[in-house]
Amino acid sequence: MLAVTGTRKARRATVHDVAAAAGVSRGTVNRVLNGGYVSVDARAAIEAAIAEVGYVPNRAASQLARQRSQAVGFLALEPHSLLLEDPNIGAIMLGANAVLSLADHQMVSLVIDSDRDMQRVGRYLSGGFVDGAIIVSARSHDPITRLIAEIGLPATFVGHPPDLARDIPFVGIDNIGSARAITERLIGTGRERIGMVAAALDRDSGADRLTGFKQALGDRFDPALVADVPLYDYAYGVKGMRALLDREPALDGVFAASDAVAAGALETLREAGRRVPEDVGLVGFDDSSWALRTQPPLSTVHQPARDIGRHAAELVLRQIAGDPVEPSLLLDSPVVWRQSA
Amino acid sequence: MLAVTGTRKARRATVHDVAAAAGVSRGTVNRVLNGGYVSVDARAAIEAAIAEVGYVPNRAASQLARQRSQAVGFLALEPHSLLLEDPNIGAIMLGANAVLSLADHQMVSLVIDSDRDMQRVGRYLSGGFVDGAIIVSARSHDPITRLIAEIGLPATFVGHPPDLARDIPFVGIDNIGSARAITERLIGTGRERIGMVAAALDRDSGADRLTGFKQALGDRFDPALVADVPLYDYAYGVKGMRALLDREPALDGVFAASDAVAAGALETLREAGRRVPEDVGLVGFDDSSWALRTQPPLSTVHQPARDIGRHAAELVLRQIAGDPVEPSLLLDSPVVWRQSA
DNA sequence: TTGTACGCGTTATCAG
DNA sequence: CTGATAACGCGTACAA
Repeated sequence: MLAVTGTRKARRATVHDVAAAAGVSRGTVNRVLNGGYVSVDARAAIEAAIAEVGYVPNRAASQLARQRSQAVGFLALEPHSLLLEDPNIGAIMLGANAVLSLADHQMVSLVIDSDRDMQRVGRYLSGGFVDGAIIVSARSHDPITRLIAEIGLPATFVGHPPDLARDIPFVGIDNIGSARAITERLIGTGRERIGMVAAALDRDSGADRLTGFKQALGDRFDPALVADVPLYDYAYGVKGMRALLDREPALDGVFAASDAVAAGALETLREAGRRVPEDVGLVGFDDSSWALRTQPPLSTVHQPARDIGRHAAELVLRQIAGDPVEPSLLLDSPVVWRQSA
Repeated sequence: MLAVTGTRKARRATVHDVAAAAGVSRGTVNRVLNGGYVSVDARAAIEAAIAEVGYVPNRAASQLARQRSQAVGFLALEPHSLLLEDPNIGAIMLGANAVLSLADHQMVSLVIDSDRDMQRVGRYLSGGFVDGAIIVSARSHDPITRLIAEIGLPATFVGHPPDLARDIPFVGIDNIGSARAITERLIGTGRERIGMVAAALDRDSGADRLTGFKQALGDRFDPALVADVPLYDYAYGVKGMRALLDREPALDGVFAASDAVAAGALETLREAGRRVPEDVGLVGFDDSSWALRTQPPLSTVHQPARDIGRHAAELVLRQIAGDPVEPSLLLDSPVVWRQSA
């Protein structure tokens, strides 16, 4: 049973049609559309006409004439697993969308899942389809970073400072300081042998969290107590924790590079017969929904993801408006103390 | 420390510039761009010129002239919590993007988070900015459903059949049949008192899963053994399971409406001192990452989310091409038997 | 206050 | 095979 659908190509009404129906010129129609002095009579007639012919503005034409699209791109360069499951990036999107929406800008989020995607998205951005972009988790050597800099598109980076393109603002948190802070609090609970499941050391956030951990420990830092895994991920949390336990069974404290990693670590500790927090204190990072889902709930670092999104959007809008912006913005990321340590 | 950035407005090169640089007319340039007969000399000169002036096509202009955008919208109408955490929708996006990408279409995903968003997205869709749309989880009374039907935009619904717009194709799974199948398998393990944590009964998927459950149980169905909660969510799984245990402590089998719900239920069962699967058999739905993360891993129904996305995209592309499409497509969703039942 | 005319960058048509 | 030229639908000076 087949049916042809979506074929009614009924040409959409244009300003021209509206003008004709209302008995005025196109210029006048435009004035009621985009604000301007119009007589009451004309306005009434035109509004009636608009409804009658079912006029809907053509954004492509508008964009071409106006040379801007009222749209902002949102790109996340995380690997799949994260894009699909990291609630942070969803929260960032929602925050960004909220402020863009208020400014009557359409946020269009573009997925990059292959080289081909990368090419196409590049053309999309360069093609004037967006007035600006928010780029999450890009690194200096990502092709997108160069592209953005080259075409001079108003943009804001989130999550990883683009050291290549110094004049593009960045918004994020102080990973080093927060990691140090939470490790110090862990030390404060009297733990003696503290290890870390570090993750994503090839990203700034991952490397920074390890740095903060080292700083907090100072002389007591022992490289043997660091297990590093490639991704912020539950499964890698399991793996990393196992490695750590193998190396140092007497471990009594663990800093996991993210809540997902911590959740995996928690499961492993439980399997190994260690009680949390009695035998081992465990802390995470992100304050994602993982943190509340585990038993006991995780002590962690709160990432103000929503605010990060909001600020990123604001920075982009300001650049579009031609206003000056500060080159980077670090938001507060307080330690949240729960029961896992 | 403030800096103005993103202000270099270097006018981008146009076909005109390329033509001038290559010493040919715009028509010829266009022919090398979009395929056509061009002499080798001309082609070489033009390609050199393109590289030289750094020409990038302007999509708005192209869209205006060609009357299509080579873009497809992706809308998810789930409540926040789901949008942020349901891995299924991410997988659907990735599947859809894969086939759109191959067809050189840009997938733009639009978030709808307020009435204002709804309005703006409506204008966006109506404005010719996309040639088609994939709509996840829309229901008949969602404004978007009417809009899509009205403007006759090639579209495909995913997850919930739009009974209002019968001529728009739908792709999904057979929720009733799958729910029945997994409940039957649960019965097959010898469980006597089987309950269900039903969720989202206001959505087709939620209602259908309950229907399947009833069908499987037949005469043995007992309304008292159904707890219903508003969302497919971990926290509601906890809540629903508690209600169920209160009503029937002798429960020995549970069908949770989704894996997230099942995970919450599992935690509750554990707290209540019930062993899974020894004392209580538990099954979920979705085969999301939740299913593998729990201890023991969940028996569940596999949702081919990626394939759903692929097919949805294909259906949209076919409509754009004016080809006939079948009105609806149900994909296989096999039962996956693991250790929780 | 209103109408007119031109430009935005591409694509498409039609002679040459 | 190539070069003019007219749309595409809207914004915006400028003139009325």
